Amino acid sequence: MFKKILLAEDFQGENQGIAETLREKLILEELQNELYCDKAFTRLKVALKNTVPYELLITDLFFEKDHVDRKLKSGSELIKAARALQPSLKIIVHSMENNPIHVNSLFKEHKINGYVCKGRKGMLELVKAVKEVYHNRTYVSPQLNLTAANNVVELDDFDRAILRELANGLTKKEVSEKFKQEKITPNSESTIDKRISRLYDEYEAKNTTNLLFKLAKEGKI
Amino acid sequence: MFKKILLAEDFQGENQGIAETLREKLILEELQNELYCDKAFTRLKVALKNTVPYELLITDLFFEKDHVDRKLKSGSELIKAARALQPSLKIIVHSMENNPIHVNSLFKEHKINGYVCKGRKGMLELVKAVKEVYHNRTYVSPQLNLTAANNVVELDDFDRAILRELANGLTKKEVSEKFKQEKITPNSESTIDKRISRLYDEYEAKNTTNLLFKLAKEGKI
DNA sequence: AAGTCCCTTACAGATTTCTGTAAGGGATTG
DNA sequence: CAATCCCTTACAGAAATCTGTAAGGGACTT
Repeated sequence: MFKKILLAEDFQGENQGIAETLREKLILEELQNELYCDKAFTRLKVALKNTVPYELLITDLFFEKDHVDRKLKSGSELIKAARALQPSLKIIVHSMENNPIHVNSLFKEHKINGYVCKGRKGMLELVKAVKEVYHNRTYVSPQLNLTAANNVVELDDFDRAILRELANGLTKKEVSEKFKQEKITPNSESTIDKRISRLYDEYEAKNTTNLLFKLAKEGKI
Repeated sequence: MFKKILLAEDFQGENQGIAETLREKLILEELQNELYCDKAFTRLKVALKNTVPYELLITDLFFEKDHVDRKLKSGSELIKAARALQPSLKIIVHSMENNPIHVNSLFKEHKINGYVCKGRKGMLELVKAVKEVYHNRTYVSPQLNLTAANNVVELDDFDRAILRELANGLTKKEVSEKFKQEKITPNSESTIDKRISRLYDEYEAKNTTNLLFKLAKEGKI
């Protein structure tokens, strides 16, 4: 079994519960837990330097903001940094996120090794995932049904930038002006119009209000 | 200290973490934990019948749906049922919800005794909350700032009817026509305009898109 | 090099949104 | 009863939204 595991999870209750269960169900030599991404990353770096690197990282995706300044703001940033630092590291994500698209992109972009949804069976699955990953297999929570991944078009950064401003009540003209000021391209009213019209098609929305409402309800923005 | 505590929380990891911490930090005689609202409620009923009722209920608000059929679908339904069954029961809510409006309504409508936000300090706060509630005081996570509670006006049925149609992408003219067909009064475009304008003021929204987005995010529609 | 595809941009016209003014009516109050 | 308040409605003008056409340019293919 893994000799050295790092757990990053900002909810104190969850954090302790996971650590407790893993220690109980698996024979572990070393399991550290951290409440902040930055601290977790520092631990990875130090361990690597001291030639006793971590073998497995278990991390959440969302880390709540508080008064502590931070460079790494989310689990995916931590994962990205960790992958760059130590490509051999095994990574299991343990999160509430249950959108197959997002989960899929974690496997594709960051080569994570396992994904477990938080929930009633979360702990049982996590133990299973650790075992699977230890044997160089991947694990995905069955509820995700990742194979039958849905074909909904993803929003890109530009889409999201526009939608964010519209959600805040700016007009398209104002969005265009703001983008010009902030040197975001493209930025013509016309292009912004076209982008939104395309989203109407993709999400079967009738107007901006309808589009933003739908996306908000789906948690996409 | 409380002699008999019931914990309802559907995330296995969190559930175990909380139970562990409470047993460690407080001198408890009896602490049971349940993953389902219905089971938790049954426990309350049985205990009351056997004349050794629970003294404190700690519950989450959101309980994920799974294959198991259920009557009580959320923490607030559990709280309502529990209050009706056993008015003397102390209740602490432990949830991610951080909207002061919703939290406030729990105190007003269900007379809960404490509210703790999940998060990095969640466990420390929860222990503190249990102690406070034991001494017949209430506890609210400081981050909520509930005293400066917002005075936001509630939506009435007519507001909601308009907003629902706008969210579905209808224009104001179409909403007016629909209301006329369905004999909903008032129904002139003008009145609908006025209602929405009033909501702009009340919710500090700049336009319909902004208003709907805000309300969707606050979970009001 | 020519053809094709797609993105960016400009522009224009019809429709919708938003705001303000104003009139009428019901309910309440002094 | 008159004064007042608030809701409903009509109307009108400025601004914004939405849709379509069209031109230019970069990337990619044949």
